[in-house]
Amino acid sequence: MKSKYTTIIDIAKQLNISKSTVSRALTGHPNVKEHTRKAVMELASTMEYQRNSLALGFSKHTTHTVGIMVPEFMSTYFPSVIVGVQDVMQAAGYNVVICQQNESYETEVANMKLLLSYRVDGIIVSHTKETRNFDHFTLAQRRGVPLVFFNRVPDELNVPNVIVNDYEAAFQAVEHLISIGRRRIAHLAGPDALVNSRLRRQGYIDALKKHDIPYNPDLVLSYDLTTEKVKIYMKHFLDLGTPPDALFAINDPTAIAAMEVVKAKGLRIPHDIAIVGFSNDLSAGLVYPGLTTVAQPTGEIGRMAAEMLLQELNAKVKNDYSIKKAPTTQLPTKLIIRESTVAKTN
Amino acid sequence: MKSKYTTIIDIAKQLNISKSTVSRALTGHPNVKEHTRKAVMELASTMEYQRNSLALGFSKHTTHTVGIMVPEFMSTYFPSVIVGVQDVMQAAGYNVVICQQNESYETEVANMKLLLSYRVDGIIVSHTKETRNFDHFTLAQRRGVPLVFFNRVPDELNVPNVIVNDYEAAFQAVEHLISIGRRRIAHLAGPDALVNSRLRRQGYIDALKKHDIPYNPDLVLSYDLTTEKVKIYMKHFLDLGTPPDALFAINDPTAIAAMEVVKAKGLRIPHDIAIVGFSNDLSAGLVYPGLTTVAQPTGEIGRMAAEMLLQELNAKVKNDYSIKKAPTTQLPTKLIIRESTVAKTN
DNA sequence: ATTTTTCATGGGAACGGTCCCAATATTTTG
DNA sequence: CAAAATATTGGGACCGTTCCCATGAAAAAT
Repeated sequence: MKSKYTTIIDIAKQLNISKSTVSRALTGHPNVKEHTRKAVMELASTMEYQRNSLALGFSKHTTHTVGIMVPEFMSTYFPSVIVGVQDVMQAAGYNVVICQQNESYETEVANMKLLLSYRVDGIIVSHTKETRNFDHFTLAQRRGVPLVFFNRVPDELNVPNVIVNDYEAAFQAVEHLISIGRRRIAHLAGPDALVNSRLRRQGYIDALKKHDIPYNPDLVLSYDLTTEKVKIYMKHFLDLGTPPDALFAINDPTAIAAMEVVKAKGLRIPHDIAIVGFSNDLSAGLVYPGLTTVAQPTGEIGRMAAEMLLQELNAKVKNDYSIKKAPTTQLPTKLIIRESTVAKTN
Repeated sequence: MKSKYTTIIDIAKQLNISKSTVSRALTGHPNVKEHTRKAVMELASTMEYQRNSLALGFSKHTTHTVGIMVPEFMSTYFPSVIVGVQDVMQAAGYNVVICQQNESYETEVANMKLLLSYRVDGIIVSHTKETRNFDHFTLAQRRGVPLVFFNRVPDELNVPNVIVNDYEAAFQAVEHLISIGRRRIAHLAGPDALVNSRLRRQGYIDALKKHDIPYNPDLVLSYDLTTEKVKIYMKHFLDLGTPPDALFAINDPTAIAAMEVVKAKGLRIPHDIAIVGFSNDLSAGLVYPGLTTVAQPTGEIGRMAAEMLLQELNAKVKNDYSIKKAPTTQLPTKLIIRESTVAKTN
């Protein structure tokens, strides 16, 4: 079946010249007569010629397209990182293809294979909460496709990445809770498999230690980041003989779901329990009371990840991270204090 | 430069058979000896063969990939539509490539050309608020690439689409405001260029008319969907000699931004002014007070759009919408009543 | 055992573009 | 004006896969 797309051969035939000349005219090669170039350009325009990127990528082994893989995008975190990535990549002449994993490991592997089968030049990744096996990532590396990770970075892999100081940020967040007089601080942690989840928990533990508050394992629960579990675990915390007077949540959706439970139980925030989230999701500023949280520079994270990927792509000699240390960029966070930790009228 | 990817020719050479046979073995063609097939499959696995979709799409004129173009994804509306699309498309064996326009017409045109240059088989679209020219859409149609629109559907084009009854939903929302005793109902409308914006406004007008409330043009402002403008226009409404006692906002982000203004001015919601949004964004249930809004079945919208696109793709004879009416699917909305229109304790 | 049928494999064109090299046209130079 | 240099064009290989057609091998039928 003949395609409806115009090809350079169609143009060449109409003008009675060779497809080589048409190709040269269209790609701006210097050695084409002005007269010829003009004719080609005009005909291409009227015939609505649309270059075939498949053919091009196929024959050139480079597609000028990069992929970005995110675990989910129902919070504003990943979308705004993506916008940052697109900014930089489009300015550099690259196309960006977005893949969304729905927090499913299988989808992640499938999407990786999809991107590789389309021969993207590089990939920016934040893996799912289920990911324990990293073969699909090393596969990309073996294929010479550079990866840059952000947010969720596997520590089993030596890869370029963009992160924030999760440990330090968590430490500060918990210190803030201590500074407003809280002592029984609970922590709803993420899955242990996520490095940033472990780091945030360690920040929590060390902040308590610094202020001579004994670490109480009963006040820490790791969970799978599903809203239902937040409800169960939060109820559990509130039903303790002596319930916590503060909560440090692994992220904003967790904190917000926890707030619902607290409010449903008729307790007051922050009077009875102060709450801190993480990432400064758009909704953190909208909930009542406003949620204190750790702001991450999401757009900047995306832009940096893109810059680092460009560096990999433009490297004359491919970086071999089996022998040298992969670069890492750490961006600053900022604790945003809202009413969930400091009552407006006090 | 030799690519690092394994090809079927590499496999063929190793096994001393022809690439045709390898191809047949890999694609599950019946006429291959079991013994041969097994050998090929094994070697393909150990050599980590990854089919080259560029070559395939290039030679077959079909990529089994569809695109989805959304104007933005900072609200939860478009992401959850996308998830619905992915559900259906992946089950049908299609890949989904996501493009995000940042509400920019230029980006929309660029993304359309990108998708066409990658020869996607079909595209699901919701256009930007800036889009006035639809040539890039008709171009796709001329190329035989079926389009299905949702949410923002240009009425200049006869295309398959998935919508909700914006008129009726708006009508009900405004009737609800009237039912709780409001008479001075303001409307922050979207750009006139958006069909659903016009429909919602008409619903607003007709609901007033039905209840014998004179239509007051001073209480209606069309705006460009930027947060800054909401602030200006909302302040304007509140500064009127007799300020409105209710607001019907074109969408939830508008409503929420308006709530901020109202609260900043020290007015009470819903006591002084009741507010209704549109789309039931995740944040509508989080803000204080909870925002009454029109829920759209976002996942279902995505799934339906995908189903309709599959129908186009599987049609033995391509549907020619220059001669016949394009199908449309209308899905139900539901008014979700929260505290922004009905005080909890009354 | 020979012919026919079926099964399994190989060979090569096609897809659309780029790019190298050769061929021709044009201009410059001696 | 011929020779050399340069500008412009054409020809064809190449990229990886599928698929059609031809060929060879094995199995079935006579």
